[in-house]
Formats: sequence, C-alpha cells, structure tokens
Amino acid sequence: MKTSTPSSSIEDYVKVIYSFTEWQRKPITSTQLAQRLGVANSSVSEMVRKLKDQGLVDHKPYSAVTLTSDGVRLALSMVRRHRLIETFLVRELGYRWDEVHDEAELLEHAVSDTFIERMAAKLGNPTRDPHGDPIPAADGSVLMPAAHRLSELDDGHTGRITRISDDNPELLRYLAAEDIDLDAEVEVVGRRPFGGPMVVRIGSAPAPREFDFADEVASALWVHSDAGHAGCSVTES
Amino acid sequence: MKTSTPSSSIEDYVKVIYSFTEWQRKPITSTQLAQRLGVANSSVSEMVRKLKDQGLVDHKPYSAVTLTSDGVRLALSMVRRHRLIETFLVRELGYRWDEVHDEAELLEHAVSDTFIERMAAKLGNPTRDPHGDPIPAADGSVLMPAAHRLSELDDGHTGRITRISDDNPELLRYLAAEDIDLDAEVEVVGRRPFGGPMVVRIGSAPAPREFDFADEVASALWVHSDAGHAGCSVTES
DNA sequence: AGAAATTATTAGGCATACCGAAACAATAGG
DNA sequence: CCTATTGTTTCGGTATGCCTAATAATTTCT
Ligand SMILES: [Mn+2]
Ligand SMILES: [Mn+2]
Ligand SMILES: [Mn+2]
Ligand SMILES: [Mn+2]
Repeated sequence: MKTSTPSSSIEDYVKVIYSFTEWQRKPITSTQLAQRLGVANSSVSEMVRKLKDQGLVDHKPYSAVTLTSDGVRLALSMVRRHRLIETFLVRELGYRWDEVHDEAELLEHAVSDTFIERMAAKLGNPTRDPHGDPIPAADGSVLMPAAHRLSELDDGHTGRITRISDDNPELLRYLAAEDIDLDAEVEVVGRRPFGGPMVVRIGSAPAPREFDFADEVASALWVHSDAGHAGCSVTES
Repeated sequence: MKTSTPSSSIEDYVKVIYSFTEWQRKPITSTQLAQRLGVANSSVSEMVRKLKDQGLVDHKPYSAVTLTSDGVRLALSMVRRHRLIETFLVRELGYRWDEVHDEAELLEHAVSDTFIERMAAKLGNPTRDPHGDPIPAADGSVLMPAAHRLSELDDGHTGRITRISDDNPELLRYLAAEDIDLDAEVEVVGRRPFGGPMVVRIGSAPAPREFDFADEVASALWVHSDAGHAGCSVTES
C-alpha cells in the first residue's frame, strides 16, 4: 500500500524497531515495542497492522516484527536525524549529553531534510553522536564500530570506550561527573566475588583511576578492543 | 478553565490572532482567522470555543476574537520562538530570508524553552528577526519600531526600511535579488499617474537606485522616518 | 423596512492515535 | 497432554482537529 508522508508516530515505531536490533540480535516483540514507546499493547497491534499495510514491516500474528527494506530506509533516515540533532545540540548549543535525547526525540519529526543536511554540513558530517552511536550517512550507509559490552569482557581485557547506552540520563550524568567519556582507555581488572561489581581501570598512563562498576554501568559501556589484543569470550550465536 | 500544555494548533491560532493586530488596528474575524490558518470556517468556530474555554480569548458569537492577557502571554512566547528560530536559520544555517518561515512554523512547536533560550543567548539576544519583525523578550516585553507602510507615505518622505512583510516568499526573493534589505535608505520620489506604481529611490548617497514599486511591493515595505524629518499623513483613527 | 447577500455557528462525519477490557494463541508445568 | 500463565490481538470507546452541508445571525442593498 501507499506510504505518503509518515506520521511522527509511524516514524517513532520504525525507529524503535530498528534500534532494538542495532546492538542486539533478535527482532522486537509487541510487548517490547509497547514498553519502549510507552503505549498499551493494543495500540501496538493496531499500529503494526498499519505499518504492514504501508509496507514498512513484515509481521505474522503472534510473532516478532521486522522491518522491510522500505522500513529500514525510513528507520535509517530517522536515526540519522536523531543523532545529528543530538550532536548539534551538544556541539553548537552547549547541551550536556544527558539532556539531548528528549529534545531530539521531538525535533527529529519537525525539521526538514534541508535543515538536516545544512546542519550535517556545518558539523562536518560527523559519523557518531555524543553517545558513540553511529550516524548513518545520507545514502543510508552505516559504519558500525565493532564493540562489546564491558560487562561481557574477560579479566585483563583492554580497549577504548566506543559507545555509551543513552537510555539512562542519570547514568550519563554519573559518568560525566566522573569525567568518563568516549575514547577513554579501559582495562578490566577483575570482578568482586559473588556477582559483585566489576573492577575497571579507566584513563591513560599518567593517571589511571579504578572504579567499581555495578552491572548496570558495565553493560551500558561498549568497548572496542585495542589493536593487536585479540578477541574476547563473547560469541555471536 | 484549565490550560495544561497547549497543542500546536492552539499555539498557531493564538499566534495568528496576535499577529493580525500587530501592524493593523482591528481585531481578527472568524473568516480571516480561517484564511490565515488555511482551515474551514467551521473549524475556527469550534477552536475558538475551545480557546475561550481555556481562557485564551474573549469572544461573543458573531463578533471578532480578541486575546485575554493569558492569550497575549502565550502568543508573545510563540512569536518569540518563531522569530528567534528564523533568525537562527539565517545566521547559523545559511538559510535565505524567504526560506525560513515554513521551517520556523513547525519548529516553534517542537523545541523546548531551554533550546530557545540557549539559541537566543548564542545569537546575542536579537531584538528583530530577518524581516525586521520585533522579537519579544523572554519577559514578554516588545519594542515595536514606529513604522509606516511605504505605500502610505507622502512624496518626498525619507527614512529607512524597518520591516518587510514576510508572507510572500516570491516578493522576498525579488527584493533579495535587487539587493534591497533592512535598513536601506528610502525616499519617495512620486507616483505614476492613474494609480500607477510608486517611484522610490533606494540606497545611500554614492549609488542610489530608482524603482517602480507596484502597490503590493510598496505596502509590504515598512519605513521608519529619518530623525528630524517630521511625520506623514497617516492617521491612527 | 424587507429581501438578498455575507458571515458565523451547529450538526454530522472522518482520520489518527491512544486506552481498558475481553477474547484468543502459544508456551510452560505438572 | 492438558491446563495455567503469559503474550497478543480484537472490540468498543475517547480526544483532537479537521471537513461539508445545513442553519442562523448580521449586514447590505433596494
Ligand atoms: Mn521521536
Ligand atoms: Mn544518542
Ligand atoms: Mn506553527
Ligand atoms: Mn519573520
């Protein structure tokens, strides 16, 4: 069926469906969609039917929702918008990285393509946002950094922070207060016994600092391995 | 009745009601509101009832619509938003003055107060937008420049362009192409006979240029009289 | 003043996007 | 394997904001 100009709700649905599989593996279910969007399950069922009618998703009743190629195209364009706006807010308007998400969530639906492309040009066509998420290019190509959750790395592993999950603003404020930012060096020192926090060394040679990270922190940080230092125990099933 | 957070439709209605009286005298009627908003008269009747319920307008059936003090407050905040965004688009993103209106019309509803105030600070708290319209301050105070339509000035009158009505993008493009901008010096040379165009000299001493302005152009340009050069024939009834 | 034209309001509907409750599938446990 | 729980969809209904057509008030013209 016809696509016309998608409503902002449609745009958000598609963006959430895409984002769910960006760093995970499995496609999203109705309930997960509902949770992420903050709407009732019944609303999702209705909207998914609409998305399917418009050729944006594939869906068989009672199973997960996946994007069609049209859906991916729309999602990438929304993700690009969102992340460019976040970058702009930080670089040009002095926002902190914990403040940008909600603003971008609304602006992404309101600005024109012209606005986006002029903004991108002004920013020098950045390829990642303030949280390290990759910004898809205008042609839809994405450069996904190879990264793993800090929480899943073996003891002794070293690397740099590539991405920080942006869905908990409080966590972002904590990290900012501790002066932990993208590209910081990290080393897994070890783990406290009985499922306790992870001990991590952060910072370069002169002044490395040690932190005890609760699992919520360690699994929000994504690490790119140092060159030359081989993989880790994470397996992609 | 309660005000909650006004919808973007409500914001547009209030803004249009305010703007109508900004450079004119009489309050707006239902039909004029409908024309400006591009909706049916019946839609206006319904929305005006809603605006009245929310305490934003005064209205007696079959008569014009006026803003309450709450309505004025909301309108000024929307006008401030709109004009700051226009200024930002021109100064920071390289938009031309005929391109900014539509973009601002959507953005004004989507950005936060924080965004507006950081933008204003970055721009140095400008007091007029790219078309010369005054930007209300955050506290609601407005500095209206004393200006009259060029079309209503007597022959021989001189002054500077203070404002250019922004509701015809084509006219704005024409003026830009002729290099006519805010603050340009103007002198009314005379009028061609039988309701013909107005002859106007524009530009400073070294290279003044003469133009024949159709009434649509002459009434879109607003002029602030030169200091020391007394009034004109316009009377405020 | 009375009829005609204009302007405004009301009535009845439509589209979008949400909700809670009810009905229906799928999976998990005993 | 059959039932209980969980997940998903369907049903009926709400709130906005828009429309056209019908009606009502006001203004204008003769
Ligand atoms: Mn959004
Ligand atoms: Mn982000
Ligand atoms: Mn608007
Ligand atoms: Mn303007």
